[in-house]
Amino acid sequence: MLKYQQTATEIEAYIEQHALQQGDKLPVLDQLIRQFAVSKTTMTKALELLERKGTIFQVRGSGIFVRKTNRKGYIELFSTQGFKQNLVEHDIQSKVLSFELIPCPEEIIENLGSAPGEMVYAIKRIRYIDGNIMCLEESYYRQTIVPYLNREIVEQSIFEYLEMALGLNIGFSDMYMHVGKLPDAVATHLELTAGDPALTVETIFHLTNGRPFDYSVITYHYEHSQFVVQANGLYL
Amino acid sequence: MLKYQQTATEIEAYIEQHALQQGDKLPVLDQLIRQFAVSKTTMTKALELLERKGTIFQVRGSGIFVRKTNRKGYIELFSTQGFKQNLVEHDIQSKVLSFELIPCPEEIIENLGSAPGEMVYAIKRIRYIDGNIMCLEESYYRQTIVPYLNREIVEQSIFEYLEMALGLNIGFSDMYMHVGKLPDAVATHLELTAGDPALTVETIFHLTNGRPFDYSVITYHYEHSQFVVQANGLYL
DNA sequence: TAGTGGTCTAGACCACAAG
DNA sequence: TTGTGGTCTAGACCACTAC
Repeated sequence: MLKYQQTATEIEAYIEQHALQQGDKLPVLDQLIRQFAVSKTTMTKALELLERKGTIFQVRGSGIFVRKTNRKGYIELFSTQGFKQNLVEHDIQSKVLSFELIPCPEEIIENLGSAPGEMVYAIKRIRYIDGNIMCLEESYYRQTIVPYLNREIVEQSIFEYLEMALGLNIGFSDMYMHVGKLPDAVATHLELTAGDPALTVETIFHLTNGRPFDYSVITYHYEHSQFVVQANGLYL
Repeated sequence: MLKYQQTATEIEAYIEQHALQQGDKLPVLDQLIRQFAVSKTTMTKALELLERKGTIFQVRGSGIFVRKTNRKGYIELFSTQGFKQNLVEHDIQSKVLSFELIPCPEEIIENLGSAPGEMVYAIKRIRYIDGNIMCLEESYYRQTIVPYLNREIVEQSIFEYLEMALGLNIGFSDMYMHVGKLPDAVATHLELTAGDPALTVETIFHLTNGRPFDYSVITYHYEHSQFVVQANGLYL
C-alpha cells in the first residue's frame, strides 16, 4: 500500500477514534505531518484523497474539517473518489437467472469495441440489498479478456474474482443513466408492475490500459434504491 | 489561474488541435514537461486533473491516452471532477414560477442547518434544455449568506451571480437521488401525467468554508434528460 | 532491459481567513 | 499580522509495460 493511501487510512482511523463529527477540526497540517511522519506533499495527497472521498474538507487559512453526510439508507452510486468499496454496510446477495457463453450480440458490439463474432459471457442476475430486490443486472464480459467464468463465481462478486484471481486491473468506466417506464419483462423480475418508474444505468468498464471488457445494464427497483453522491466543486 | 490548471487547459487545446481521438497517445511525460516548461509535479497534477475530468487516462509503463465518450445528447449530471462547466453545449433557459423571501420552512431547516425563523429566498423555476422542459427546480437560499436576490438575477444563472457579484466561494455538495412517480402538482409543471416516472435530486450546497447556503430539489423530465458520468476507479 | 508513469522528499514561496 | 492550507520546483527512486 502506498504511503499516502496508508496515511489517509490512518487519518480516517484518527477521526474514528476521536469520534469527530461534521465540522470538527483536525490538527493543523504541520502537526499532521509530524504526527504521521511524512513529507508535506505526501500528507497533501492523503488529504486530497480524503477530500475527494467526502471525508474532510480543507479551508485555506483556516483548517481541515470533518465532513459527513447525515442521511442513512442511501447507496453510494459511485463515489467521486473511486476505490472506496461501497455497500459494505449492506448485505448484498445475488440470484443468477441465466449464464451463457454466446457470440456478442449485435447491439453490444459497439459498446464493447469487440470484433464481430467474438464470444462473450452473458449474465443475468437479480441483486438483493438487505433482503430486498435492488436491481436486475444484465452484463456481458469479453472472453478475450475474461477467459473463464462459471456459475459459482457469478453468484459471488465477479469483480473481486477478476481482480484477485485473474489479476485484471480495472481502470475507469462510462455510465449512462436515464429514467423510464418498466417494460413488462423487467417488471416481472423486479416484482413490480409494467409502467412503474425505473432508473436504468448502462456502464462500460475499462481496464487500466483502456480496453473495454464489460458492458452492463442495471435496472433499479425504485422503492428499494436511493443514492447519495458527495460532489466537490461546482457543476451548475 | 494556477499553473497546473493552465497547463491542463493547454493540453486540452493540444488534443483539440491535433484532433486526437479515443485511444490516441499523447507525447510522453518528459516530452510534455519540456514542451510546456513545467516541473514534473506540476505536469502530473495537470494530468491528474484531466484524468478525473475524463479527458485522458494514464497507463504506467505505457503512455498517456485520450479518453472520450462516444454518445451524444447526454447531460453531465456531475463530473467526477467538479469544476468543469457542464451543459455548455446546450441552450439552457429558465422560467421563474415564484420568487419569495420567507421564513425557512420547517422541513428544510435541518438541510440548511439554519436557525428557526431565519429568512430564505424560495425560488421555483422551470428549466428548459434546447427548448424542451428539462426539470422543475425548487431552491432555498439562506439570506444570512445570500443577502440579496431579485427576480431578474433568478432568471439567469444564480450561481454565476453568487460567485461573480457576491464573491461567494462554492465548495462542495451532497446529492440525494431517488426515482419515483410524479405527483400531480409537479406533473402539471413538467407537462406530464401524474404517475409518470421521475428522477428527483436533492442537493445541499456548501461554501468552501463548509457552511450550507442552498438546498434545492430538482425533478427531471424523464423524456428530456439523460445523464452521463465518467468515473475513475472501481465502485462495485 | 529499456521506457514510461507514479511516489516521495525538503524546502521556498504564495494565497487566503481570522483576529 | 499571523497562522494555515496550496503551489511549485529539482531530483532521487520505485513499479509497471512492452519488447
